Amino acid sequence: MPVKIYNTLTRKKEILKPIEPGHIKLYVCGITSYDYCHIGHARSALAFDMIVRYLRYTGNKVTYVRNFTDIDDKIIARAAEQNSSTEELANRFIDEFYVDMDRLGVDRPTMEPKATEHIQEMIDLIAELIDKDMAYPASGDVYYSVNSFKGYGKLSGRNLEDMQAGARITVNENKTNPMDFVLWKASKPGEPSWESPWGPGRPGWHIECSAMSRKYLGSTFDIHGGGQDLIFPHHENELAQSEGANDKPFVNMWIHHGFVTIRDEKMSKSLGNFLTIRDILDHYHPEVLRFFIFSTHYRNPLDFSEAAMQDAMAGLDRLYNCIAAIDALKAEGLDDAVPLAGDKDRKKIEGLEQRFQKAMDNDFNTAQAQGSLFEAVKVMNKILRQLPENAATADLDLLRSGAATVRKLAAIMGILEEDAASYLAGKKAAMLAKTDISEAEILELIQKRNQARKDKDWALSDQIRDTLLEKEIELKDGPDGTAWSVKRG
RNA sequence: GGCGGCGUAGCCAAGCGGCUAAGGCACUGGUCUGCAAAACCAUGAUUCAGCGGUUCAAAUCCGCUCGCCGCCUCCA
Repeated sequence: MPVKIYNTLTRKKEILKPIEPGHIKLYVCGITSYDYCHIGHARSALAFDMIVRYLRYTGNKVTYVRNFTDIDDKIIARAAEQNSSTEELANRFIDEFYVDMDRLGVDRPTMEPKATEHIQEMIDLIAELIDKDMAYPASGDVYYSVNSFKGYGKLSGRNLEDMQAGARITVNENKTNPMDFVLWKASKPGEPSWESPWGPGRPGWHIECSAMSRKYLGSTFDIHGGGQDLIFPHHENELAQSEGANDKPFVNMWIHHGFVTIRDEKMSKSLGNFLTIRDILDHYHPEVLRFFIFSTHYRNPLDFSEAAMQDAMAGLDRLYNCIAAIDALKAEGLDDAVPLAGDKDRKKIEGLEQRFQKAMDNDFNTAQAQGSLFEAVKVMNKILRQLPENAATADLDLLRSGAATVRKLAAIMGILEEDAASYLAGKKAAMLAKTDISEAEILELIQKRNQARKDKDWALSDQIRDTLLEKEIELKDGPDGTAWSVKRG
């Protein structure tokens, strides 16, 4: 089945047809490394991680390039503040980025070029644009002439007149047209700089991606991705540079994901309402964050809140509980027993993969795909609940293959990747650590209470239970004794 | 001001012209229990911001109104 993707350029969902059949080339704008990453960066990394995993799952080879912007104004400013070199600062936050990505279980892209290692490619590209009269040097800077590119504005759906009308652009006398943007920036004294035909300086932000994508993926490639805030000016300018220089379509499809918001406002450094990835990971299992992020379609805004994370945690637990129960099933079944699962149940479980694919093929609809997982889990839970001591082999097989499929598909979103029993145990231990009672004390009180229950001393029994409850410990009396858990929330 | 998006049950969230409008969380009822809790099961929108229109048929297409958000400056 074909994968359909919403293409920002055409504003339509289109069937993905790789230029080279079976091999998809993807470029994503990575971070500017001058600070810790926030949840918005996590959403970006996770969205494309999921997209790449799904495209590979459908049998494609994917070459995934994600760059690092390791030289720009912010890095220079921050390095100056911290009395460090730009290189030191950028590399430090690249390392911190990897710490976060590893904790989130994000797969590494095929290639991760750094801007500072591709200055020559950028200079070459700028020279080509100057040769074609699409760019001009001025006082050590080089500018791209937007009037020289007919398609300028086609990605963001704007035209030059409108943009100039609502202009909030600082006046720059070097520019011929106020909308022209910088390709090469002359360096001020003390700033890091590279030699160029136009004097010492550094590249503009947009040219980096044009140069690096061309080097690793060619003049035309399949998909270019990033956050919605990059559509203009960054991607618009990249497109103008690349198509201007190469005279070929730059990319076939543009994928842009939505923002993470807090109280419905965009999370951003300037608003100061951001939470770093490690803030979140200190309080939540990485899979909870993944589950939360994939509970909304990637193009829609995603509002972060504690309540939403609690919901996500509860949902993830539900999936893990089902898997754990199936893992714990006794090995042997009765071959001649009548199976509990009816045709409808069987179809629901066996049709899971198809429904999941249908959701994902439709512009990576992870929210719907999660729904298909829950539908299968619901049926499996129903069977599990009714399962007799000596279950039919057919039922056991159905449950086990169902659980295996759930895990396989969930892995595309990077969830249910832990052993279910250890996830649940780990979670319990983590929660216990936050209470002021030890497991030994709990077990002792449980023993006391069970003696009281044996004596039918319900008052004492209830009192012990209430005492534990005050310490956030809940009890569960079952046929095999009394189990305990830490209260949620 | 220009461009774009969103508004679906208490909350979150799918649905993109036609089966009973997915799913999760919460609530309520049930199974279980000495009573509970947990877990599991069941239940909820005659209706998709409002008003018009197109169509045999609309949450889905078109127009208008109201509300919210984003981009137009570095930004995932």
